[in-house]
Parts: sequence; structure tokens; C-alpha cells
Amino acid sequence: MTSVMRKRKQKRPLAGEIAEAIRTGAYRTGEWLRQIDLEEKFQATRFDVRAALDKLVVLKAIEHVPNRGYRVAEIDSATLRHIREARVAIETATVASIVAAVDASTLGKLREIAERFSGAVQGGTRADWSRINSEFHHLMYHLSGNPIMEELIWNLRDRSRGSDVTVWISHEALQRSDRDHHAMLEALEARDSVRLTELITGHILRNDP
Amino acid sequence: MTSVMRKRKQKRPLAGEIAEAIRTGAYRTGEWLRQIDLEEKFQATRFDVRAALDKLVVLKAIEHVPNRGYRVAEIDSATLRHIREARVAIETATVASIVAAVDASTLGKLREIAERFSGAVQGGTRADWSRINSEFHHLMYHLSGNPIMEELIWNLRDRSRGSDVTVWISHEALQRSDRDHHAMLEALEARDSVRLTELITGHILRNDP
DNA sequence: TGCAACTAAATTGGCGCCAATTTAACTGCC
DNA sequence: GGCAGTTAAATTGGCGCCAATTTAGTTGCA
Repeated sequence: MTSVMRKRKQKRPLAGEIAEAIRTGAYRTGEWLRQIDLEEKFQATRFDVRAALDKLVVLKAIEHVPNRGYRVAEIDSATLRHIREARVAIETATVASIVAAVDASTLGKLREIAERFSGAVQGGTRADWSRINSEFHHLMYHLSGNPIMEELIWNLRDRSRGSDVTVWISHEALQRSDRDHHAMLEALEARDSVRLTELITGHILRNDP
Repeated sequence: MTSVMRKRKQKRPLAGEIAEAIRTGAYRTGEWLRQIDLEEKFQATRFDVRAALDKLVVLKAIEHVPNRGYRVAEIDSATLRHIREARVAIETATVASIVAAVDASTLGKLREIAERFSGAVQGGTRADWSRINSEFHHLMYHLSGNPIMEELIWNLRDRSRGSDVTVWISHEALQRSDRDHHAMLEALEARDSVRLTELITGHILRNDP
């Protein structure tokens, strides 16, 4: 009746917040995600925490061990290889649409983000790197105009989180990622699909994020 | 202590069973999946039913409407196109590994399944078609040796289930699928990657299953 | 001192109850 | 007869309780 509609309790994207926490390094591989801690940390009910964790299990971002709990699963090298293979397939498949859709405005934003990342390489926290990096790739893949593929890409990224290799162990890896961003930007400006494909492939296979 | 270990309650893959039911046409697009019915039909507790439904929601196989329930979501043509695009990217990316891995024994099994499908085209039920068709593609994609990609492929298939186009409306579509299977078989025998890629692409874009 | 058995504390997890909400049925007025 | 308003039946959904299980801590014996 009223156009305002009752506000009701809008469901908080708890699963997303927990995923973000894992992404930014709040939980290390193999670490248990204790329900009680999460309740407190995210100020949520046990019920909601469990639902969120179950969701992440379905997405394979974490694993569940009966009567032990939930934890960031450690993934073996074979699985990591398979994930990367899949990512290469999907992410490179978006290149054509991205190159076709890119415009000056977006290029500007991407450059701004890439610069921000460069700045964060020195002095920023792991959370900063992760966030800015996500921003860059998000904006880029969003250009593809295919939400399904976007979603697949992010899911696969979160799944490889359980790999130590993935977390920018070395400073070199971080710098390499930084260089890759700028190189991708160049390729985009030149509308060079082939080059962008190469870069993305290398970016995934060499670094990860 | 005892080596036998308590049998405990082994969790039934309820979500999978429900997904199978949807796949084989037990529920049509837009139809509500009433919890009480599912409890009875699958002889499960309400709790388990809800968990299974939530899982399918996460996988986007069904949708959830607050206070209304769960139903097979009707997907719009744009989304269907995006899903198909993603499927083409992933499924064709497996071709190289498949061709490299295929052996006489597997070819034999594939042929047997393809024949079975041909037989079912006349006289079989929709459930039969669906099951045999799945068997064929399952075995083929399994050859890729990449479980991650296999999983992605099946998830995407289940997600496009909400499209009417997907359900072999016409007899022609069914026959076309049948011909495609045999053609794929030939391409596999000839180790012809290019041809197989073409066939898979056409198979996805024209039919769907 | 080392180890095994036992006990206590911590943590997970199954599940059912019942309130909130929607849908269907019914009633009565125009 | 048709339609709006009311009531009853059906269905969903939030959530907390407590048993089952694991882990940590303690005690006792060789």
C-alpha cells in the first residue's frame, strides 16, 4: 500500500564481507574460521554466519570439515594449475568485447587506478594492494558486458586464494603485477587484442592476482 | 577405536537430486518448488531441503523470492546469450586436452552412449534424453583432465535450464543434437581439434544441451 | 620425565518451533 | 453478478537450544 514499503531487514552480504576479509589476508591458508569470532567480528548472529560460510563452501572459497569447522582450504598445485587454465580461457575470451567497448573515459579511470596501485606498491598494506588490484580488473572486465563471465572470473580468483603463491609473496611479484597493469593499459589504448591476450595470460600464469 | 567407525548420517547430495529433477523436466520454468512437497518427494527433513535449495540458489540454478519461496528462474535472452558465450569459451578451451587424451576404449564407450541416445530419440522420455546426453558430454569433458572446467561447464548448463529454448522443444532440435554427437565422435576419432571446436560451438549456440 | 587415560571446556551442528507473510476462501454490500 | 474487505489456511523463514564431538588441560602411573 505505502509506496515506501517496510524497510524490513535487508540482508547483509555477509558472505561477501568474509570473502573480502580472506582476500585481503585477514585469514591465512589453513586457518580456522571460528564461528564465534565471526559473530563478534562482523556483529552478526550465529545463524547468519553459518549461512555465509555455507555459501562460501558452495563457491569453493573455503572448505568445511565436519565437526571441525570451516577454513581457508589449502589447494594443491594441480588444482591451482586447473584454475589458472580455466581463468586463462575465460579471461582471454573477454578480450575482444573489452577492446571493442573501451572508451576514453574508462581509459582515464583505469589509468588513475593503475597509478594508485603503483603508489601503493610502496607503503601500502596487503589489503590496499588487493583492493586496488581488484578495482582495476573489475573495471576492465566489466567492459566485456558479460556479467556471467565477470562472475566466473571473480569466483575463480577467490578459489585460488588458498594458494600461498597467490598472495604476492615477493616484492618482485608485486612490481611485476604493477608493470602488467600499465602494459595492459597500453594495449587497451592501442586496441591491440593480441597483445592484451598475451598480457592477461602471462599475468595469470606468472603472478596470479 | 573401532575400525568400523560409526556410520553417522552420510549427507545425501539432495541438491544434486533436485538439480537432476529440474534437469529432467520435473519442474518447469517459473514453477514454485514448495518445501513441503520436496520434503515428501525426497523423503528429507525440511532443514535439509532448505539447505539444498539455498545451495542451488548460490549456484544460480534456481532463484529465491523472499516470503514466496524458490523457483526455477526464468532467464532472459541476454543472460542466456552470456551464458552461451561463457560456455563456448570454456568448452572449446578443453578441446586440445580432450583430443590429446582420447583413446580407443573411451571412443568405444562414447559410441555406445551416442547410439543409446539415437535410440532414445524415438520413444524415450525427456528424462532419458537428458540423462544420456549428460552421460555423453560428461565422459567427453572428463577427458580434459581439468575438474575445475568440468564443474564450470555443468554449473553453466544447469543455469540455462530456466530457458525454454533449452529443453529440446522441437523434435528437430533433438535430432540435431543426435547428429552433433555422432559428428563429434568422428572428429574425435580423427583427432581433429578444429572440427571438434566448431561442432561444440555450434552445438551450444544452436541447441543448448 | 614421558605417556596414557580421563575430565573439563570449547566448538560445532542438527533440528523444530512458531511468528511473519502470503494466498485462498468466504462474506456481504453495491 | 462483481468486487472490495475480512478471515482462515497454507507456506515460508528466523533463530536459539542443546546434544554430539573435538580439543585442551589435568592427573596418575610406570
